[in-house]
Amino acid sequence: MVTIKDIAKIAGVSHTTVSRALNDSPLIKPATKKKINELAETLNYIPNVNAKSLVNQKSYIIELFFSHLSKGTSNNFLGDVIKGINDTLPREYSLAVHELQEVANDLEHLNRIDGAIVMSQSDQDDTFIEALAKQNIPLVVLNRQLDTPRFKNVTSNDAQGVYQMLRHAINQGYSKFACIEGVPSFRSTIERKKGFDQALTEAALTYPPEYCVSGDFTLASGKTGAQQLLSLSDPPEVIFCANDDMAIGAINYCLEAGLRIPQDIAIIGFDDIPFSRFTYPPLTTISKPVYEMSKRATELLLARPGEDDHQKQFFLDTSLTIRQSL
Amino acid sequence: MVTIKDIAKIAGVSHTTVSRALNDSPLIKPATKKKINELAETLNYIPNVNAKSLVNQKSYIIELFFSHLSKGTSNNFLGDVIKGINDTLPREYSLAVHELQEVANDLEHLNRIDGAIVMSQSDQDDTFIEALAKQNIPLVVLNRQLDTPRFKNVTSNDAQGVYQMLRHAINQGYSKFACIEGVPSFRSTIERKKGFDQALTEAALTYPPEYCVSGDFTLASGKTGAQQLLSLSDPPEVIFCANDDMAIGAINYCLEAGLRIPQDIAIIGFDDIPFSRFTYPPLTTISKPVYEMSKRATELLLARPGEDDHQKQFFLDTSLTIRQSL
DNA sequence: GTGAAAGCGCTAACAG
DNA sequence: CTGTTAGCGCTTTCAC
Repeated sequence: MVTIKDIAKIAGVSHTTVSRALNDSPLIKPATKKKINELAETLNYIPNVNAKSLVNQKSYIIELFFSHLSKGTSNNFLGDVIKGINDTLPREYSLAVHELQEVANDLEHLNRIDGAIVMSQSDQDDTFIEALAKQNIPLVVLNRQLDTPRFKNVTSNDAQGVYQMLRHAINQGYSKFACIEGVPSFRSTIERKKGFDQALTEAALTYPPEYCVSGDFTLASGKTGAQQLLSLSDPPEVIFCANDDMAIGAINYCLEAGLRIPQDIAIIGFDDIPFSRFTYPPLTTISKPVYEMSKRATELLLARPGEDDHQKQFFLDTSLTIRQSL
Repeated sequence: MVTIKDIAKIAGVSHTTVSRALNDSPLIKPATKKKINELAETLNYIPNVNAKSLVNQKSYIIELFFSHLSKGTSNNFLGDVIKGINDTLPREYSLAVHELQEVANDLEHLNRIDGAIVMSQSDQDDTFIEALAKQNIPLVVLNRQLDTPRFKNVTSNDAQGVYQMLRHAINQGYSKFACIEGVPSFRSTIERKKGFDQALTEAALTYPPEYCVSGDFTLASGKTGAQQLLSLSDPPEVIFCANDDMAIGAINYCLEAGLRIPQDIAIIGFDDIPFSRFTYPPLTTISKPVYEMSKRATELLLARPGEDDHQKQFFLDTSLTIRQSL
């Protein structure tokens, strides 16, 4: 293992100078800097992160917390999130991962990390987030929109996505829209419904109260919801499901009932989980920019405090993914 | 931040004694040990991993490498793998994650890690694995069976799983079995086919050569494969697909063609990806014990060298997940 | 501009 | 059994 002292000896300078040169300190003459950097290169010097950590009081570890790691189809984005973060993180950093629930009662042992990104699905995670904050760990909350943004927060602009999708559908000539909502207390439920209503209102379209059934973001609830909607005496032409899981449930119901999609009934999802391209027929849905959101979250986490502190909350635009279910 | 020196001062001993006591050294009198441990407890002492790292030349980081992080449905298991590893790792360890491809050309910068688990999908990862080994990083290869086990390796017993599933199907009264194979060069392709053939041979069942078509583990190839098989003048009753992705492709073809599953044609998959319970109809498949495999891999990685070195390769049994496609 | 010396929190000889 | 001392590789005063 080659250390700065080795380099110092060969270069005929002190190890202090080497340290400064490698850290691009303004104190060092460009010439020495150049020489030392080249030397480090040829000697194949790699800084010892452990030593840096000790003296700098930084671990160079940031941690991603994920909720409900092993349930349902909900952690489909884990891969994209990890990629987004790693692509943004400087190379000396490591990205550690933990299931949120796993560490919720054992926060002390997280004292090691420099920062945290919490991929949150529901407001049940708030206790955990508060606890992290109390430990003075810099954090950003990803994926879920915070009502009162006391923490840095990046999510997608859900209302905008649904609005655009509905406009698209209206342009196709559809006019009878129903929806299966998510868990009532969730902010995402509200936002998505907002986009839905706005598009319809703008197009001077209305819908009867029974066209709006409430689900809970699970596949099963999508199935039940579709069944309810489609056994109405005057059924809708389009069902907007507040997430892909429910859309898949709805599709399954239609398949069972022998209904053709989109001829008999069109289905729209939200999220664009990796699987949604493989449903039958492939699901038309609204894509969340998970990768970009993760990048942004990482940038925010790394930003020196004070740099950007005025804005806490960031919304990234969703996009339409038109497949064949509408 | 409370350090061992703080504890030492209060306890009226040297910091060395504290260090030894906390590390449960046999050199320390039980009474002192007890006293110091209690003191540490009340003072809420948390060891500084960075300092330990420096002196012990260990980072207390182990890294999970994942291949093809963002493609297709293939990284469905990421969540379970992470959970399995974290549940096994002692608390002072952090689990870092990287996409394999991302770091393949920049191995130097992972000199930090204490060990690696490589979740490998194909033999294309071998170059990377070799490179890791050359850096003297302890590693275990997860998920893919190594032909020549030079490294620790944990996989599932694929042949056994397929064999059992076929026996099950035969007991149901089925007798005309076809299969869609995976990438020919892959070990898993061979193993799964082996179980298939063995079960049929034992039951004195045969199949014509055209009942065996080759896919490449993608959904598209499953679709094409099913189409081929089902346009035969004498089509099979059951199609075994070498993974769930292809099974889903096959299902999609059947849905398009208006075939009922399993009445007209039964489909069997392999893997039990999270989504397979949500296909229409829900997929009957062979489950890999991903969580247990990950735990075992972690144990293997942590085992002190020499402890268990005779056995390098571990096979964990798969299980049958009977749903409704057969 | 550069170097000498101290120290981050911990472990490990060595001495007693 | 316990304490003294040194040192892991690096950054950072403080001199020069």
